[in-house]
Amino acid sequence: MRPLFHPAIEDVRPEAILHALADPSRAAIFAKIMQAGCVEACSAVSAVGDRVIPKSSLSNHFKVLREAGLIRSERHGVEVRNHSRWIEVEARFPGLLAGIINAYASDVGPDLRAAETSTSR
Amino acid sequence: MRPLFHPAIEDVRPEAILHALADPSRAAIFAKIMQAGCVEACSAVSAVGDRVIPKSSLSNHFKVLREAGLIRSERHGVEVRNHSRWIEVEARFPGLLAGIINAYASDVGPDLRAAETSTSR
DNA sequence: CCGTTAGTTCCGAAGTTCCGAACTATGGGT
DNA sequence: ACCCATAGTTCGGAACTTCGGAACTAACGG
Repeated sequence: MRPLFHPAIEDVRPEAILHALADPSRAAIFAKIMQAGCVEACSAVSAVGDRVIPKSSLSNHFKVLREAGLIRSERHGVEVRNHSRWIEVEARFPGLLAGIINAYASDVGPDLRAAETSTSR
Repeated sequence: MRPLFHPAIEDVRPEAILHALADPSRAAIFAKIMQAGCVEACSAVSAVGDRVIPKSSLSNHFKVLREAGLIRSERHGVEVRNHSRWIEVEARFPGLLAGIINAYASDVGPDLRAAETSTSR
């Protein structure tokens, strides 16, 4: 098993961050890692919304987030702990993550409201 | 030729914006449209940096930006004028575009200084 | 040393992107 | 009215990416 690769913060590219967070599942995973005190085992995120994510896809999502420089992953025995790199990324690209996370947060609200109120569609 | 489709601002999704701007060429095109007084003919963006973009790819880039809700395109005779929808998008997702554009702007500087000669992705 | 749990790798199917070539639409010149 | 030039779009195939099931590896507990 290869050691987990993490880019140095100065090698982190905006397009990689946008690409990583352009997937709603990954954005949700990243948001969850931040909320949950910046630590989370991969398997704690077995589903996003009502959708179950297969292990292999999950593994890949974490890899994309890691290689984009958004999270730091450490093996602890049999499991992997993921920390958000928010502080570093914020220092390098101020306002970027806040803007993205807020955008998703303010989008989910209206969407859920609309979907729930229009039961007969 | 089909009329150009523009999503209503409330139908604009964060993932579409991130996906559109996750491509550095598109981000550069969008930044240019905003700088240039919010109006620009497609062909005025024939190249990004030192890279020439084929017409068909350009057409597709503008389509992606338009359908993400980032620009508004109007046919004026033989050409198409593109306006940024910054104000609308800013109202819906405050800070999102500023964060992204700043991230690219602050990335190009270091990149040009250090790695423009040997960057490979 | 075997079983279990957590994650990774492999690989084929499905989807997306890129770009050259052919096409359409508009306006100007004669 | 016609043709030509210019500006964009559409088509289609090759190259690339993503998804997910099955097989694999790694660490720990009995």
